[in-house]
Amino acid sequence: MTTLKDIAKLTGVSINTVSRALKDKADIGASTKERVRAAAATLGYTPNVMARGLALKRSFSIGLIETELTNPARTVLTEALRRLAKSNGYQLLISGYGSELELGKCIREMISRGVDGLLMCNISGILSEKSFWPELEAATRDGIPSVVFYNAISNKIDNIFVDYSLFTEELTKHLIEKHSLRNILFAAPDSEYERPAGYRQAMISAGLEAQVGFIPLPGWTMADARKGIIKYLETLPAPEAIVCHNDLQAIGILAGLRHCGIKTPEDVAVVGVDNIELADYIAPRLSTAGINPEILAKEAFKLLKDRIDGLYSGPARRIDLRYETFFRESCGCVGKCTNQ
Amino acid sequence: MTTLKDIAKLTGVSINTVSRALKDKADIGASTKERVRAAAATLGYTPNVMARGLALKRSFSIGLIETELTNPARTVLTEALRRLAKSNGYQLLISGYGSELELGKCIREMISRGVDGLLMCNISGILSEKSFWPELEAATRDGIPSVVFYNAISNKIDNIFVDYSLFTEELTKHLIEKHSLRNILFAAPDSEYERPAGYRQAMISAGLEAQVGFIPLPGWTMADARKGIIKYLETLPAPEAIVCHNDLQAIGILAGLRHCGIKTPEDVAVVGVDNIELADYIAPRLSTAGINPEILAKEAFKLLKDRIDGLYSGPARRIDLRYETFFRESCGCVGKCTNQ
DNA sequence: AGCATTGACATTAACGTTAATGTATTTTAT
DNA sequence: ATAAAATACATTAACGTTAATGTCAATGCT
Repeated sequence: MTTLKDIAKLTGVSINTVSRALKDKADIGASTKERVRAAAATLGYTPNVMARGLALKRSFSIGLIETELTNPARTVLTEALRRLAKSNGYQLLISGYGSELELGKCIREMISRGVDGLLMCNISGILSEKSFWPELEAATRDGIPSVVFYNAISNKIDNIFVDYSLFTEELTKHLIEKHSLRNILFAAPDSEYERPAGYRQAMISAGLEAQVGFIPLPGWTMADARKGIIKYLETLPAPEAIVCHNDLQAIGILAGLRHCGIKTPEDVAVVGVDNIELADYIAPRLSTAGINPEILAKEAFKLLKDRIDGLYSGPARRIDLRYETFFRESCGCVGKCTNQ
Repeated sequence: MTTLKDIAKLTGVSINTVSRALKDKADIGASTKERVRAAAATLGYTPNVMARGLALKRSFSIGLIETELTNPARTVLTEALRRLAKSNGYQLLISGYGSELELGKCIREMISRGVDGLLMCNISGILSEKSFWPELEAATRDGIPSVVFYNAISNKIDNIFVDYSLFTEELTKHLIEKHSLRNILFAAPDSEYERPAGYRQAMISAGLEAQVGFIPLPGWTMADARKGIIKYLETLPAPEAIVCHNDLQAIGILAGLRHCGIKTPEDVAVVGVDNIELADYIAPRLSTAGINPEILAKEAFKLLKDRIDGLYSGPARRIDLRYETFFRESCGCVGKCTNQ
């Protein structure tokens, strides 16, 4: 590894002069600059980011803490953030947490790496669990610019807010009003969060309180969804429609229904959440609702960068993200509904 | 940010003593250790990885240079690598390159970050283009342990080898022999690489030289595949079967065929490559061939770690990875062929 | 009792970089 | 011609950590 010192030795100037010459600063003669640049090229000099980081108290890296790193809805977002980070000179440090216990570790790890900013997804309000307050407090106390997305966590951290209850409420309402369905169930591993709440809200608004019900899934993966629906149908009759927690689970549900000889949307309508790209490619094409991940990435990064660059240092901001619905085949809209 | 110095000041011992105490080394009294630990806890000390890296000449990070960061086949691999890295105390620095020009930059960036090791995917032998030799040479000259996967690049870098021509050869052979199909085309944006070569080989072996042909796709995405096949069918008749470059493109092709009113596998059989999880969930379930990404990740990481830990320092090794075929609905195997 | 050993810490130097000063030499202004 | 200013560098200190020595008192051995 060649360092500034090596270049200095070769050119006969001081280390500092080499540093300033390579950065094309004033105070260095033109001929010296040329000699230094030539020496750097022949020696194959590559700056040491760790050393620079130490001196500058910046790491040129941004931490991203995610949950479902392989969910297409997230990979697209992650990739958008990575590109944004890169084009702004930052390396994105990606970290995922499985168990809740790991989250604290993830945050510490990011602080340890000296990230210049922290992006955290907060699905189902997991960050608001008391157990993470120490780490989050540490991050904010140390003044690390942070942005949370998907859910507000405190009035101390900038937030991109996505109200998922609206998604499922509108989707459910659509099934009720446009397709005249009433026996609609919500499929998910957990019925505590915003998405089931939106479904419930729509059902209640339509006077279908008695019909509210859940199809329990054993976990969050596509495989879990398929297993869950197949098991459910072993003992219980199929509903008229199923609202799924997300698109990936909807695909699992679709596979499970097909496995049981049930047709979508003829026998059972299915809707998901996220609008992953695949939703428009599978058969039947999946009706769903989702945000634009590119916009989310851009907004989140902007909030973060404003803090990092000191362009903003006021109280926590919150941006509400719009979502779009996509009514395709799986809810029975083909030929019936336009993409309203 | 509290540092060792702060703890030293609080406890009245030297910085070095604090450092050694926190690492529970010998040479430090039990009571001192306790006092130091307590101080570290109250001050909320978090070690500075950059400083440690500078002193130790290690960054505790591993670079991954990938191409298609959002392709499910890759996200699963990337995630497996990330977890392996993390459980071994490393942060995975993920970088993707779009244009060829960027690749050199990516490698430099990784060197700049002082990665302890470098993992590079080498799809279609892109790394062997002469233009990257300077950077690769730099990496190897600097002695950065490196592993390339998917394709050998030189006899100087450890390699996990996957011969994709075998995949398409076996799949094509299957279509010819088990399904008695002869008018089989290969769909891809490029017909230069190993996968089309495998298809061609199988066709020639079966005496179908005259039938060899390609469906050109405008790009590598699912959308490109759908567009490509639809455009193709506007002027040309559908073949009996299509071998796709990968599963994602196969899904696009399936969508395109459906859009044109063509049934799979009844009218046209389709096979892909990768065996992404989705292949077993879509309709029709996709026949395909793929490696086990967990195994690839494990092998690649092992090669790398052996180098990093100095357990191996001999000439470049090469591991040939086995693949598996999965004959499902899209080739017409349901009820006919067992998963042979 | 005298000397070597050990325990428990402190001190120093180093990792590679940058910002803040310092210091000659040359140029400019009057 | 001389002071002031500008040019082109060098020197020093600092970022936070670790490894390699140093130091000094207490302990062990004979």
